[in-house]
Amino acid sequence: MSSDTTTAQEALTFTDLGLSPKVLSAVTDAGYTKPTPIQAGAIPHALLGKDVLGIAQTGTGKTASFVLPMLTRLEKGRARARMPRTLILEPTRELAAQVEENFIKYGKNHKLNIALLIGGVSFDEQDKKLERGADVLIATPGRLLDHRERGKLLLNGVEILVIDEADRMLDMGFIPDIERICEMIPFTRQTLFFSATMPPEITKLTEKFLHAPVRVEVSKAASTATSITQRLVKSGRKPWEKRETLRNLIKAEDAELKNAIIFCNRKVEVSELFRSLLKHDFDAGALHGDMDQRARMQMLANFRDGKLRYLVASDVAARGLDIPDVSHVFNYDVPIHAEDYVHRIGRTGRAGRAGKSFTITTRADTKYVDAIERLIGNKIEWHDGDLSTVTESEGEESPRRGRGAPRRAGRKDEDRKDRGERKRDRHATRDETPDAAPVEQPVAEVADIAERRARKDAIRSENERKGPGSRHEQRGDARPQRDRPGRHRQEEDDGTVGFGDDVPAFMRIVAKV
DNA sequence: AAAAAAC
Repeated sequence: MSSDTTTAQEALTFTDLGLSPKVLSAVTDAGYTKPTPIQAGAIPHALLGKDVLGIAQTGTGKTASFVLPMLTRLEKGRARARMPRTLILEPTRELAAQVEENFIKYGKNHKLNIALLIGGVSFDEQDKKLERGADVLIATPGRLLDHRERGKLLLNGVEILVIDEADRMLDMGFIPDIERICEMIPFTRQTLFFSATMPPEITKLTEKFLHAPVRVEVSKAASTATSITQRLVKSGRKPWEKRETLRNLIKAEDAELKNAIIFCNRKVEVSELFRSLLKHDFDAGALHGDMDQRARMQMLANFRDGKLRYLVASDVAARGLDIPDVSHVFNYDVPIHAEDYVHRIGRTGRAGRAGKSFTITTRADTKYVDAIERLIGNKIEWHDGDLSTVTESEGEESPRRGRGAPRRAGRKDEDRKDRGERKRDRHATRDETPDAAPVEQPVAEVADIAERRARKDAIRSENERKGPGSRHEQRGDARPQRDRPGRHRQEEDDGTVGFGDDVPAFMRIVAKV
Protein backbone atom coordinates (compact mmCIF):
# COMPACT_ATOMS: atom_id res chain seq x y z
CA MET A 1 0.00 0.00 0.00
CA SER A 2 2.70 2.41 0.83
CA SER A 3 4.51 1.22 -2.26
CA ASP A 4 1.95 3.12 -4.35
CA THR A 5 3.61 6.36 -3.46
CA THR A 6 7.00 4.97 -4.21
CA THR A 7 6.16 3.72 -7.66
CA ALA A 8 4.23 6.86 -8.47
CA GLN A 9 7.20 9.02 -7.53
CA GLU A 10 9.69 6.84 -9.31
CA ALA A 11 7.69 6.86 -12.48
CA LEU A 12 7.60 10.64 -12.46
CA THR A 13 9.85 12.51 -14.84
CA PHE A 14 10.71 16.18 -15.10
CA THR A 15 8.30 16.56 -18.01
CA ASP A 16 5.40 15.82 -15.68
CA LEU A 17 6.06 18.73 -13.38
CA GLY A 18 4.90 21.66 -15.50
CA LEU A 19 8.28 23.23 -16.16
CA SER A 20 8.77 25.32 -19.31
CA PRO A 21 10.40 23.83 -22.43
CA LYS A 22 13.48 26.04 -22.00
CA VAL A 23 14.02 24.76 -18.49
CA LEU A 24 13.33 21.17 -19.46
CA SER A 25 15.82 21.27 -22.26
CA ALA A 26 18.53 22.53 -19.90
CA VAL A 27 17.66 19.82 -17.38
CA THR A 28 17.87 17.17 -20.07
CA ASP A 29 21.20 18.54 -21.25
CA ALA A 30 22.47 18.29 -17.70
CA GLY A 31 21.61 14.62 -17.85
CA TYR A 32 18.68 14.46 -15.46
CA THR A 33 15.39 12.73 -16.17
CA LYS A 34 13.91 11.88 -12.80
CA PRO A 35 13.24 14.46 -10.13
CA THR A 36 14.24 13.76 -6.55
CA PRO A 37 11.46 13.58 -3.95
CA ILE A 38 11.87 17.17 -2.85
CA GLN A 39 11.82 18.32 -6.47
CA ALA A 40 8.76 16.25 -7.29
CA GLY A 41 7.02 17.55 -4.19
CA ALA A 42 7.92 21.21 -4.37
CA ILE A 43 8.14 22.15 -8.04
CA PRO A 44 4.45 21.84 -9.01
CA HIS A 45 3.37 24.01 -6.06
CA ALA A 46 6.13 26.52 -6.61
CA LEU A 47 5.03 26.85 -10.24
CA LEU A 48 1.52 27.67 -9.06
CA GLY A 49 2.84 30.52 -7.00
CA LYS A 50 2.26 28.89 -3.65
CA ASP A 51 4.48 29.27 -0.63
CA VAL A 52 6.54 26.18 0.04
CA LEU A 53 8.02 24.96 3.26
CA GLY A 54 10.65 22.42 2.29
CA ILE A 55 12.11 20.32 5.05
CA ALA A 56 15.12 18.76 3.46
CA GLN A 57 18.78 18.32 4.06
CA THR A 58 21.44 19.46 1.71
CA GLY A 59 21.97 16.72 -0.77
CA THR A 60 18.38 16.02 -1.59
CA GLY A 61 18.29 18.03 -4.77
CA LYS A 62 16.91 20.97 -2.88
CA THR A 63 18.59 23.68 -4.92
CA ALA A 64 17.04 22.60 -8.19
CA SER A 65 13.67 22.40 -6.47
CA PHE A 66 13.60 26.18 -6.31
CA VAL A 67 15.87 27.11 -9.22
CA LEU A 68 13.82 25.28 -11.86
CA PRO A 69 10.38 26.72 -11.04
CA MET A 70 11.89 30.15 -10.56
CA LEU A 71 13.39 30.04 -14.03
CA THR A 72 10.05 29.04 -15.47
CA ARG A 73 8.26 31.84 -13.69
CA LEU A 74 10.89 34.41 -14.63
CA GLU A 75 10.20 33.90 -18.31
CA LYS A 76 7.44 36.43 -18.03
CA GLY A 77 8.47 39.98 -17.30
CA ARG A 78 11.71 41.94 -17.10
CA ALA A 79 13.97 43.31 -14.45
CA ARG A 80 14.23 47.00 -13.70
CA ALA A 81 17.23 48.90 -12.40
CA ARG A 82 17.93 48.33 -8.71
CA MET A 83 14.76 46.29 -8.42
CA PRO A 84 15.52 42.59 -8.45
CA ARG A 85 12.63 40.28 -9.21
CA THR A 86 13.73 37.40 -7.07
CA LEU A 87 15.96 37.05 -4.04
CA ILE A 88 17.72 34.00 -2.63
CA LEU A 89 19.37 34.14 0.77
CA GLU A 90 22.17 31.75 1.66
CA PRO A 91 24.19 31.42 4.85
CA THR A 92 27.67 31.19 3.33
CA ARG A 93 29.40 32.74 0.36
CA GLU A 94 30.30 29.39 -1.16
CA LEU A 95 26.72 28.23 -1.05
CA ALA A 96 25.57 31.45 -2.66
CA ALA A 97 28.12 30.99 -5.43
CA GLN A 98 26.96 27.43 -5.88
CA VAL A 99 23.35 28.53 -6.33
CA GLU A 100 24.53 31.02 -8.93
CA GLU A 101 26.18 28.16 -10.82
CA ASN A 102 22.87 26.32 -10.77
CA PHE A 103 21.10 29.31 -12.27
CA ILE A 104 23.72 29.51 -14.97
CA LYS A 105 23.50 25.81 -15.73
CA TYR A 106 19.72 25.53 -15.84
CA GLY A 107 19.17 29.04 -17.15
CA LYS A 108 21.36 28.64 -20.19
CA ASN A 109 18.36 29.06 -22.49
CA HIS A 110 17.22 32.20 -20.70
CA LYS A 111 18.63 35.66 -20.92
CA LEU A 112 18.56 36.50 -17.27
CA ASN A 113 20.68 38.88 -15.28
CA ILE A 114 22.06 37.21 -12.20
CA ALA A 115 23.74 39.13 -9.42
CA LEU A 116 25.71 37.52 -6.64
CA LEU A 117 25.94 39.75 -3.59
CA ILE A 118 28.46 38.33 -1.14
CA GLY A 119 31.08 39.81 1.13
CA GLY A 120 34.80 39.71 0.65
CA VAL A 121 34.71 41.12 -2.87
CA SER A 122 34.37 44.64 -4.20
CA PHE A 123 31.08 46.46 -4.46
CA ASP A 124 31.68 47.88 -7.92
CA GLU A 125 30.80 44.92 -10.01
CA GLN A 126 27.83 44.08 -7.81
CA ASP A 127 26.59 47.66 -8.10
CA LYS A 128 26.81 47.50 -11.87
CA LYS A 129 24.74 44.36 -12.01
CA LEU A 130 22.10 45.87 -9.76
CA GLU A 131 22.01 49.01 -11.86
CA ARG A 132 21.47 46.95 -14.98
CA GLY A 133 18.52 45.23 -13.32
CA ALA A 134 18.80 41.78 -11.80
CA ASP A 135 16.26 39.05 -12.41
CA VAL A 136 17.92 36.88 -9.86
CA LEU A 137 19.67 38.13 -6.76
CA ILE A 138 21.63 35.63 -4.71
CA ALA A 139 23.03 36.96 -1.48
CA THR A 140 24.44 36.45 1.97
CA PRO A 141 22.53 38.62 4.46
CA GLY A 142 25.33 40.97 5.51
CA ARG A 143 26.28 42.18 2.06
CA LEU A 144 22.67 42.45 0.98
CA LEU A 145 21.83 44.77 3.86
CA ASP A 146 24.98 46.72 3.16
CA HIS A 147 23.89 47.38 -0.41
CA ARG A 148 20.47 48.39 0.75
CA GLU A 149 21.75 50.82 3.32
CA ARG A 150 23.81 52.45 0.61
CA GLY A 151 20.61 52.97 -1.29
CA LYS A 152 21.66 50.89 -4.28
CA LEU A 153 18.96 48.34 -3.86
CA LEU A 154 15.18 48.34 -3.67
CA LEU A 155 13.50 45.20 -2.50
CA ASN A 156 9.89 46.12 -3.20
CA GLY A 157 9.96 44.54 -6.64
CA VAL A 158 10.79 41.08 -5.36
CA GLU A 159 8.24 38.52 -6.51
CA ILE A 160 9.87 35.36 -5.19
CA LEU A 161 11.90 35.10 -2.02
CA VAL A 162 13.93 32.01 -1.18
CA ILE A 163 15.32 31.40 2.29
CA ASP A 164 17.68 28.47 2.17
CA GLU A 165 19.27 26.55 5.04
CA ALA A 166 17.17 28.41 7.56
CA ASP A 167 18.29 26.37 10.54
CA ARG A 168 21.86 27.07 9.70
CA MET A 169 21.07 30.76 9.52
CA LEU A 170 19.65 30.45 12.98
CA ASP A 171 22.80 28.75 14.10
CA MET A 172 24.85 31.58 12.72
CA GLY A 173 22.79 34.30 14.33
CA PHE A 174 21.27 35.54 11.07
CA ILE A 175 17.64 35.38 12.06
CA PRO A 176 17.27 39.08 12.97
CA ASP A 177 18.76 39.97 9.59
CA ILE A 178 16.41 37.57 7.86
CA GLU A 179 13.43 39.12 9.62
CA ARG A 180 14.53 42.60 8.59
CA ILE A 181 14.91 41.50 5.00
CA CYS A 182 11.54 39.74 4.96
CA GLU A 183 9.91 42.92 6.18
CA MET A 184 11.39 44.90 3.30
CA ILE A 185 9.70 42.71 0.71
CA PRO A 186 6.03 43.09 -0.21
CA PHE A 187 3.81 40.48 1.37
CA THR A 188 2.32 39.69 -2.02
CA ARG A 189 5.50 37.82 -2.82
CA GLN A 190 5.88 34.07 -3.00
CA THR A 191 8.17 32.58 -0.38
CA LEU A 192 10.07 29.31 -0.69
CA PHE A 193 11.56 28.34 2.63
CA PHE A 194 14.00 25.49 3.27
CA SER A 195 15.36 24.05 6.45
CA ALA A 196 16.84 20.70 7.41
CA THR A 197 15.31 20.76 10.87
CA MET A 198 12.40 22.66 12.39
CA PRO A 199 13.41 24.04 15.79
CA PRO A 200 10.80 26.34 17.42
CA GLU A 201 12.52 29.55 16.29
CA ILE A 202 12.26 28.40 12.71
CA THR A 203 8.64 27.35 13.08
CA LYS A 204 7.88 30.80 14.45
CA LEU A 205 9.59 32.38 11.49
CA THR A 206 7.55 30.34 9.02
CA GLU A 207 4.33 31.24 10.82
CA LYS A 208 5.22 34.88 10.53
CA PHE A 209 6.45 35.00 6.95
CA LEU A 210 4.78 32.20 5.00
CA HIS A 211 1.19 32.24 3.77
CA ALA A 212 -0.59 28.89 3.75
CA PRO A 213 2.56 27.05 2.76
CA VAL A 214 2.62 23.63 1.19
CA ARG A 215 4.79 21.49 3.39
CA VAL A 216 7.16 19.13 1.61
CA GLU A 217 9.19 16.87 3.82
CA VAL A 218 11.75 14.51 2.49
CA SER A 219 13.27 12.35 5.17
CA LYS A 220 13.52 12.19 8.86
CA ALA A 221 16.27 9.67 9.07
CA ALA A 222 19.10 10.67 11.35
CA SER A 223 21.60 8.40 9.80
CA THR A 224 24.71 8.47 7.75
CA ALA A 225 24.71 7.08 4.26
CA THR A 226 25.50 3.40 4.34
CA SER A 227 27.94 3.65 1.48
CA ILE A 228 30.45 5.35 3.78
CA THR A 229 32.95 3.19 5.63
CA GLN A 230 33.67 4.90 8.91
CA ARG A 231 36.67 4.31 11.14
CA LEU A 232 38.15 5.83 14.25
CA VAL A 233 41.90 6.16 14.41
CA LYS A 234 43.83 6.43 17.67
CA SER A 235 46.44 9.12 17.93
CA GLY A 236 48.53 10.95 20.46
CA ARG A 237 47.04 14.32 21.24
CA LYS A 238 49.92 16.57 20.36
CA PRO A 239 49.69 18.35 17.03
CA TRP A 240 52.79 16.77 15.57
CA GLU A 241 51.53 13.35 16.55
CA LYS A 242 48.18 13.98 14.94
CA ARG A 243 49.81 15.26 11.79
CA GLU A 244 51.97 12.17 11.63
CA THR A 245 48.97 9.93 12.17
CA LEU A 246 47.21 11.70 9.36
CA ARG A 247 50.14 11.35 6.99
CA ASN A 248 50.47 7.67 7.74
CA LEU A 249 46.80 7.20 7.23
CA ILE A 250 46.84 9.00 3.91
CA LYS A 251 49.78 6.91 2.75
CA ALA A 252 48.06 3.71 3.84
CA GLU A 253 44.97 4.69 1.87
CA ASP A 254 46.87 5.89 -1.16
CA ALA A 255 45.68 3.19 -3.54
CA GLU A 256 42.01 3.94 -2.97
CA LEU A 257 42.31 7.61 -2.32
CA LYS A 258 41.20 9.77 -5.21
CA ASN A 259 40.84 12.96 -3.22
CA ALA A 260 40.07 13.93 0.32
CA ILE A 261 38.71 16.68 2.50
CA ILE A 262 40.49 17.01 5.82
CA PHE A 263 38.42 18.78 8.46
CA CYS A 264 39.85 20.71 11.37
CA ASN A 265 37.87 22.35 14.15
CA ARG A 266 39.66 25.66 14.01
CA LYS A 267 40.95 28.03 11.39
CA VAL A 268 44.45 28.16 12.87
CA GLU A 269 44.62 24.41 12.68
CA VAL A 270 43.58 24.53 9.06
CA SER A 271 46.49 26.88 8.35
CA GLU A 272 49.00 24.87 10.29
CA LEU A 273 48.02 21.54 8.87
CA PHE A 274 47.89 22.98 5.37
CA ARG A 275 51.44 24.27 5.60
CA SER A 276 52.61 21.07 7.17
CA LEU A 277 51.13 18.99 4.38
CA LEU A 278 52.72 21.22 1.75
CA LYS A 279 56.02 20.81 3.49
CA HIS A 280 55.61 17.07 3.27
CA ASP A 281 54.88 17.32 -0.43
CA PHE A 282 51.19 16.63 -0.26
CA ASP A 283 49.11 18.17 -2.97
CA ALA A 284 46.97 20.22 -0.63
CA GLY A 285 44.80 23.31 -0.56
CA ALA A 286 43.10 25.09 2.32
CA LEU A 287 39.68 26.57 2.92
CA HIS A 288 38.43 28.61 5.84
CA GLY A 289 36.50 31.77 6.46
CA ASP A 290 39.42 34.09 7.20
CA MET A 291 41.06 33.49 3.85
CA ASP A 292 40.44 36.10 1.25
CA GLN A 293 37.55 35.40 -1.01
CA ARG A 294 39.58 34.91 -4.16
CA ALA A 295 41.71 32.27 -2.55
CA ARG A 296 38.62 30.57 -1.15
CA MET A 297 37.03 30.34 -4.56
CA GLN A 298 40.25 29.30 -6.24
CA MET A 299 40.99 26.55 -3.74
CA LEU A 300 37.52 25.16 -4.05
CA ALA A 301 37.61 25.30 -7.84
CA ASN A 302 40.99 23.59 -7.98
CA PHE A 303 39.88 20.87 -5.64
CA ARG A 304 36.73 20.33 -7.65
CA ASP A 305 38.68 20.17 -10.89
CA GLY A 306 41.06 17.61 -9.50
CA LYS A 307 44.04 19.96 -9.49
CA LEU A 308 44.33 19.51 -5.74
CA ARG A 309 44.10 16.11 -4.14
CA TYR A 310 43.63 17.28 -0.57
CA LEU A 311 41.57 20.10 0.84
CA VAL A 312 42.15 21.10 4.45
CA ALA A 313 39.02 22.86 5.62
CA SER A 314 37.05 24.27 8.49
CA ASP A 315 33.37 23.55 8.83
CA VAL A 316 32.69 26.21 6.22
CA ALA A 317 33.03 23.23 3.87
CA ALA A 318 31.06 20.78 5.99
CA ARG A 319 27.59 21.44 4.68
CA GLY A 320 25.98 21.85 1.38
CA LEU A 321 29.03 22.25 -0.80
CA ASP A 322 28.63 20.35 -4.00
CA ILE A 323 31.87 18.55 -4.61
CA PRO A 324 31.08 15.37 -6.44
CA ASP A 325 33.10 12.26 -5.97
CA VAL A 326 35.18 12.85 -2.88
CA SER A 327 36.68 9.48 -2.00
CA HIS A 328 37.86 10.21 1.54
CA VAL A 329 37.00 12.44 4.45
CA PHE A 330 39.48 12.75 7.30
CA ASN A 331 38.51 14.35 10.55
CA TYR A 332 41.78 15.69 11.83
CA ASP A 333 39.77 16.79 14.84
CA VAL A 334 36.69 15.13 16.23
CA PRO A 335 33.89 17.63 15.67
CA ILE A 336 32.58 19.10 18.89
CA HIS A 337 29.00 19.01 17.76
CA ALA A 338 27.84 15.60 16.70
CA GLU A 339 25.67 16.77 13.83
CA ASP A 340 28.73 18.31 12.19
CA TYR A 341 30.21 14.83 11.97
CA VAL A 342 27.35 13.70 9.79
CA HIS A 343 27.66 16.75 7.59
CA ARG A 344 31.40 16.33 7.23
CA ILE A 345 31.45 12.68 6.29
CA GLY A 346 28.47 13.33 4.03
CA ARG A 347 30.95 14.97 1.63
CA THR A 348 31.89 11.45 0.55
CA GLY A 349 29.99 8.32 -0.40
CA ARG A 350 27.48 10.17 -2.49
CA ALA A 351 25.31 9.11 -5.39
CA GLY A 352 25.71 5.51 -4.36
CA ARG A 353 29.46 5.65 -4.63
CA ALA A 354 31.65 4.17 -1.94
CA GLY A 355 33.36 6.55 0.42
CA LYS A 356 35.64 6.29 3.41
CA SER A 357 35.95 8.44 6.47
CA PHE A 358 38.57 8.36 9.19
CA THR A 359 38.32 10.28 12.42
CA ILE A 360 41.53 10.88 14.31
CA THR A 361 40.76 10.44 17.96
CA THR A 362 42.75 11.20 21.08
CA ARG A 363 42.00 10.35 24.66
CA ALA A 364 40.48 13.77 25.16
CA ASP A 365 37.87 13.18 22.47
CA THR A 366 36.00 10.27 24.01
CA LYS A 367 32.90 12.13 25.02
CA TYR A 368 32.51 13.72 21.61
CA VAL A 369 32.88 10.35 19.95
CA ASP A 370 30.24 8.98 22.31
CA ALA A 371 27.87 11.76 21.33
CA ILE A 372 28.45 11.04 17.65
CA GLU A 373 27.79 7.36 18.11
CA ARG A 374 24.62 8.16 19.99
CA LEU A 375 23.45 10.43 17.19
CA ILE A 376 24.11 8.02 14.37
CA GLY A 377 22.90 5.09 16.45
CA ASN A 378 25.98 3.02 15.73
CA LYS A 379 29.36 2.25 17.14
CA ILE A 380 32.13 3.35 14.83
CA GLU A 381 34.79 0.70 14.37
CA TRP A 382 38.42 1.30 15.15
CA HIS A 383 40.87 1.27 12.29
CA ASP A 384 42.89 -1.96 12.11
CA GLY A 385 46.38 -0.73 11.52
CA ASP A 386 48.00 0.86 14.54
CA LEU A 387 49.36 4.09 13.19
CA SER A 388 49.46 5.96 16.43
CA THR A 389 52.41 4.33 18.10
CA VAL A 390 54.86 4.66 15.26
CA THR A 391 56.09 8.03 16.32
CA GLU A 392 56.13 7.50 20.02
CA SER A 393 58.09 4.28 20.01
CA GLU A 394 60.54 5.17 17.30
CA GLY A 395 60.74 8.79 18.23
CA GLU A 396 62.30 9.59 14.92
CA GLU A 397 60.38 12.73 14.18
CA SER A 398 59.83 13.95 17.69
CA PRO A 399 60.43 17.60 18.15
CA ARG A 400 63.77 18.68 19.45
CA ARG A 401 63.17 19.97 22.87
CA GLY A 402 65.36 22.71 24.20
CA ARG A 403 65.75 21.56 27.74
CA GLY A 404 65.32 18.21 29.34
CA ALA A 405 66.58 16.70 26.10
CA PRO A 406 65.14 13.36 24.95
CA ARG A 407 63.08 12.88 27.99
CA ARG A 408 61.48 9.70 26.91
CA ALA A 409 64.32 8.09 25.06
CA GLY A 410 64.94 4.58 26.29
CA ARG A 411 61.85 4.59 28.43
CA LYS A 412 59.43 1.75 28.25
CA ASP A 413 56.15 2.06 26.44
CA GLU A 414 54.27 1.39 29.62
CA ASP A 415 55.25 4.83 30.76
CA ARG A 416 52.95 6.32 28.31
CA LYS A 417 50.18 7.12 30.68
CA ASP A 418 52.27 8.81 33.32
CA ARG A 419 52.01 12.40 34.32
CA GLY A 420 55.00 13.50 32.34
CA GLU A 421 52.91 13.22 29.24
CA ARG A 422 50.43 15.79 30.38
CA LYS A 423 53.09 18.20 31.42
CA ARG A 424 54.80 17.82 28.11
CA ASP A 425 51.63 18.73 26.34
CA ARG A 426 51.64 22.10 27.90
CA HIS A 427 55.18 22.70 26.82
CA ALA A 428 54.58 21.65 23.29
CA THR A 429 54.39 25.08 21.78
CA ARG A 430 54.25 25.76 18.12
CA ASP A 431 57.95 26.42 17.83
CA GLU A 432 58.66 22.90 18.84
CA THR A 433 56.57 21.35 16.18
CA PRO A 434 58.92 20.01 13.58
CA ASP A 435 56.85 20.80 10.57
CA ALA A 436 55.06 24.05 11.13
CA ALA A 437 56.70 25.23 7.98
CA PRO A 438 57.71 28.81 7.43
CA VAL A 439 55.57 30.50 4.86
CA GLU A 440 58.31 30.74 2.27
CA GLN A 441 58.59 26.99 2.26
CA PRO A 442 58.95 25.81 -1.32
CA VAL A 443 55.77 24.27 -2.50
CA ALA A 444 55.56 20.74 -3.76
CA GLU A 445 55.60 20.18 -7.50
CA VAL A 446 52.56 21.84 -8.82
CA ALA A 447 50.86 20.91 -12.01
CA ASP A 448 49.76 24.32 -13.19
CA ILE A 449 50.07 27.97 -12.58
CA ALA A 450 46.56 28.62 -11.38
CA GLU A 451 47.05 26.21 -8.59
CA ARG A 452 50.34 27.67 -7.61
CA ARG A 453 48.74 31.06 -7.47
CA ALA A 454 45.85 29.88 -5.38
CA ARG A 455 48.25 28.47 -2.89
CA LYS A 456 50.23 31.67 -2.75
CA ASP A 457 47.04 33.61 -2.28
CA ALA A 458 46.03 31.36 0.51
CA ILE A 459 49.36 31.56 2.20
CA ARG A 460 49.40 35.29 1.82
CA SER A 461 45.92 35.74 3.13
CA GLU A 462 46.74 33.50 6.02
CA ASN A 463 49.89 35.39 6.56
CA GLU A 464 48.16 38.73 6.66
CA ARG A 465 46.35 37.51 9.68
CA LYS A 466 49.36 36.13 11.43
CA GLY A 467 51.30 37.80 14.16
CA PRO A 468 50.18 39.43 17.37
CA GLY A 469 46.71 40.88 17.35
CA SER A 470 45.66 38.46 14.70
CA ARG A 471 42.13 38.67 13.52
CA HIS A 472 41.12 35.63 15.48
CA GLU A 473 41.84 37.28 18.73
CA GLN A 474 40.38 40.61 17.81
CA ARG A 475 37.19 39.17 16.53
CA GLY A 476 36.56 36.78 19.31
CA ASP A 477 36.30 39.49 21.90
CA ALA A 478 35.13 42.47 19.96
CA ARG A 479 32.12 40.86 18.47
CA PRO A 480 28.82 41.49 20.13
CA GLN A 481 27.58 38.47 21.94
CA ARG A 482 25.01 36.74 19.85
CA ASP A 483 22.51 34.45 21.31
CA ARG A 484 22.17 31.32 19.35
CA PRO A 485 19.57 29.28 21.09
CA GLY A 486 19.28 26.91 18.20
CA ARG A 487 22.45 25.05 19.02
CA HIS A 488 21.56 23.68 22.38
CA ARG A 489 18.11 22.68 21.56
CA GLN A 490 19.07 20.99 18.38
CA GLU A 491 21.18 18.49 20.22
CA GLU A 492 18.31 16.98 22.04
CA ASP A 493 16.08 17.29 19.03
CA ASP A 494 15.05 14.41 16.87
CA GLY A 495 18.56 14.50 15.56
CA THR A 496 17.63 15.05 11.96
CA VAL A 497 20.78 15.68 10.05
CA GLY A 498 22.07 16.12 6.53
CA PHE A 499 23.69 13.95 3.93
CA GLY A 500 25.88 14.52 0.98
CA ASP A 501 24.90 16.63 -1.95
CA ASP A 502 23.76 13.95 -4.25
CA VAL A 503 20.80 11.95 -3.18
CA PRO A 504 21.96 8.95 -1.25
CA ALA A 505 20.55 5.72 -2.62
CA PHE A 506 18.29 5.09 0.33
CA MET A 507 16.61 8.42 -0.13
CA ARG A 508 15.65 7.79 -3.69
CA ILE A 509 13.09 5.48 -2.26
CA VAL A 510 10.65 8.09 -1.20
CA ALA A 511 10.22 8.65 2.48
CA LYS A 512 6.59 8.33 3.34
CA VAL A 513 4.13 8.61 6.20
C1' DA B 1 37.33 23.62 22.59
C1' DA B 2 34.57 26.40 16.78
C1' DA B 3 32.76 28.29 12.53
C1' DA B 4 30.13 31.00 9.74
C1' DA B 5 28.97 36.64 8.02
C1' DA B 6 29.55 43.50 6.58
C1' DC B 7 32.92 47.25 6.54
